Amino acid sequence: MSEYLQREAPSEMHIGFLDAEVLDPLHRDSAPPAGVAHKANCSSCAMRAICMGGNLNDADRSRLDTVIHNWRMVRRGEALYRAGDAFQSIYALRSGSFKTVVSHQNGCEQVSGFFLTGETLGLDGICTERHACDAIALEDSAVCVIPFHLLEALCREIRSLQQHVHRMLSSEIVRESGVMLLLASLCADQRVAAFLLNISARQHARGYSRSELTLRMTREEIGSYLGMKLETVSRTLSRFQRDGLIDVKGKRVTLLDLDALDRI
Amino acid sequence: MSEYLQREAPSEMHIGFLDAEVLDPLHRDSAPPAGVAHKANCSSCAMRAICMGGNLNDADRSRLDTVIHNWRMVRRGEALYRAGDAFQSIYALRSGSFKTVVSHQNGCEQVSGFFLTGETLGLDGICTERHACDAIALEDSAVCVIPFHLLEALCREIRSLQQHVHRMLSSEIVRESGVMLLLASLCADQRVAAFLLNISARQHARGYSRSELTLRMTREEIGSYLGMKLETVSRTLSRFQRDGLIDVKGKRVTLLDLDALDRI
DNA sequence: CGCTATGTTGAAGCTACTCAAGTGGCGTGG
DNA sequence: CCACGCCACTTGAGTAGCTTCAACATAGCG
Repeated sequence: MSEYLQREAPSEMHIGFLDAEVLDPLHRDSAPPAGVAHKANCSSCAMRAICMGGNLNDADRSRLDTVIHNWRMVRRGEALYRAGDAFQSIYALRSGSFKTVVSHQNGCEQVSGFFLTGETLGLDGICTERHACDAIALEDSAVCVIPFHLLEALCREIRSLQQHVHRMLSSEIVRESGVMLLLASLCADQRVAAFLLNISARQHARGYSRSELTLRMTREEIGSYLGMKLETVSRTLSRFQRDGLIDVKGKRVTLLDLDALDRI
Repeated sequence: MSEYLQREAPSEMHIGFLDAEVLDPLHRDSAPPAGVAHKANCSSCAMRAICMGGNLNDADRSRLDTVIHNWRMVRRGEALYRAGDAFQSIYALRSGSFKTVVSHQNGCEQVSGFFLTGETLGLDGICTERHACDAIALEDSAVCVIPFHLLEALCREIRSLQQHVHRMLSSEIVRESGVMLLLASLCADQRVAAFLLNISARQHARGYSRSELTLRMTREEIGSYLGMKLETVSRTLSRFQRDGLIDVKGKRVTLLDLDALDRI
């Protein structure tokens, strides 16, 4: 199951983090919607090994600092960007989590992705210079702002950075085709199992627990993402619990039998 | 409906075509699986305006010629590449059509995309240096071979080419999220209508008829792509015909009422 | 502490699937 | 040229699984 929703390991995916110690999520200057800028610095960032995959040398990394020098707070429920907004930057998620929502004129909406700490948002905007979806914070979050035209310029000079950006784009394509496979050919049980294992794997890759999940999104959002109704998500989780596969306490889910989930 | 499966206009998507007059699909040198190389030349290609969106000047276009100098025939049913193959090149589809198939260890397979003349294949391979899916020709087809590391090198020198590649990657991301939306939230009727309108729009963008479609893929392949069974595809097409929306004669489908299809 | 959100569970209904039979088109070989 | 077989496609009947509708429980927040 797990492979369906795979996202690349963080080393492949992410660019430009702040140092964890530097971050203050409750920073009183942060006025979320307007997105007040804060100073960022990749060279001193504790996450830099994960973020750039150790590809860059010190000289190149300090050049990256000239590009990624701001970060933004986004409060729970607020949008980092909305569909139709002019595309300027991509965003590295420093802390928190987001959902992306694709909308349709007739009012129907679908959650097209969940983004956890260390992942990159906004790649959808490159092709048309406008964002194609809304990105909404699931909790108070912080993102590094990466102005894309500056990143492009740097990519023309630093080959390993160029490769990193290409891989990041390509892995988003591969991730989405995994979701397509899931939506087109798995039943409800398999979708939910795949979802849980995927969140687990992504957390684990960042050093968090493999089995203790805190699902920041609602059942309805999970259902939207997985192409099913919230009642079905809820029923499926209950059944998994009855079968001893997981333990559910509202948004806190413990995976008790990873192998069995994978075999569903 | 149509927007769900949208692909970017050709000017956004494609790189490096041969001149139509130069192409000989029955060229006797072509030994498909091995992929015997033929000479390609973008500068003299009739499609170059569409392919590069007129972005490049003559000097830059002849530099592109040094990168894209081969093309390959692929016979119906044969693979351009397979999942797991080492990634070397991306491919501009000069003539013909392909499906891409994502596979899973337990034997389940899903069609993840259809590619028509003028579209680009192989972007999934960048992130892992291995292709993530099989690309199978739906008819005898010809592709321009674009060695990716050479394209990357050229992108570091030609800004407009770099932008083009980034947009191409991003629009594949946006296309896939459209399919996700379709799979997660549309009923069978809407999926089939969206599929027909999408093929129509892509043909039309290349100067072909908007209403006369020749579906090179089987009902089973359509069903796999749309997340439904072949019988349901067939039934839906039959009902559309009964309702006067389309005319079906096996693989030849005529769209009689585009607006009504869009309103489904 | 009460209100609203979110989540759980049950029963009925409908969509799309499964299984099965039959049709039509195309290429091969007599 | 026609008969044959193969494959793709069509159509029907019965069914499984998910959705819908509804009632109720719980948690989070002011």
